[in-house]
Amino acid sequence: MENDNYNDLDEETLFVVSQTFKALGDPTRIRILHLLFQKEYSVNGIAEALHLRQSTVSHQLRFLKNLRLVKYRREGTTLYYAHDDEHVMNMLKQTIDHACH
Amino acid sequence: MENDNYNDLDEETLFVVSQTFKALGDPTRIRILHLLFQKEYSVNGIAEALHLRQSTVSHQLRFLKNLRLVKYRREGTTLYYAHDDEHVMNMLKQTIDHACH
DNA sequence: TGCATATATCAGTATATGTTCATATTATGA
DNA sequence: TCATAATATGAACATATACTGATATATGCA
Repeated sequence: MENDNYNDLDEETLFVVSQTFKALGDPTRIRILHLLFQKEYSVNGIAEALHLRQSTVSHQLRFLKNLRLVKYRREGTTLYYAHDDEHVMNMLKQTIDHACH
Repeated sequence: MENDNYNDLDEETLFVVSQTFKALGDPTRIRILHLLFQKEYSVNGIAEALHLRQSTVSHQLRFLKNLRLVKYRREGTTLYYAHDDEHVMNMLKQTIDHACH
């Protein structure tokens, strides 16, 4: 469905857009995604790097996974998470740079 | 301060970035900003166009104003609001376009 | 098997958020 | 000064959100 900017936003678009930005609107999720700029991390790796509980990280990763902002690969019992949305990561990077001035 | 990694985000940056995205993470605020793509609107104008209460619009405009995402000019008793952050508006536009597929 | 490790999920709690009604403020013009 | 129109603010409420400890699940290996 095409959407020129002079019309009302349809409900589905509104939902997707708000969910995407909501994902970036939480400090914990920003820190997680910011970590993943560099390289993939295990759940415990993220927890240790950011001083967060394992369950906190796991919950937030599920949130990000549902929006397809991250993906993972398994290695034994360890899951390595990586970012999975270039557009969102670029927005995050730009906004961080923009805020550092 | 236990900031042992130069790649960690400092607290202020984290706050500004999360607030910015949080602003875009609510359907009502998205609709308001989307309206302001076209032209400036009065508070009542926004309320009528989007079928929202005057106080709802006013509250959300204050939120957006605090983040300097909108500005206003006065004409009599009427305040005309307009967008005031090109970077944020561009992100919003891109994400809307991205979600319309 | 049985056990250890890594991760996911559940349920409870505290806090944050968005909307609303009622009321206050501000500017204008008679 | 008063009345009116436009907007802002305050308080209450319901809902959403994030974090936590406890527990469940899944995998690998002896």
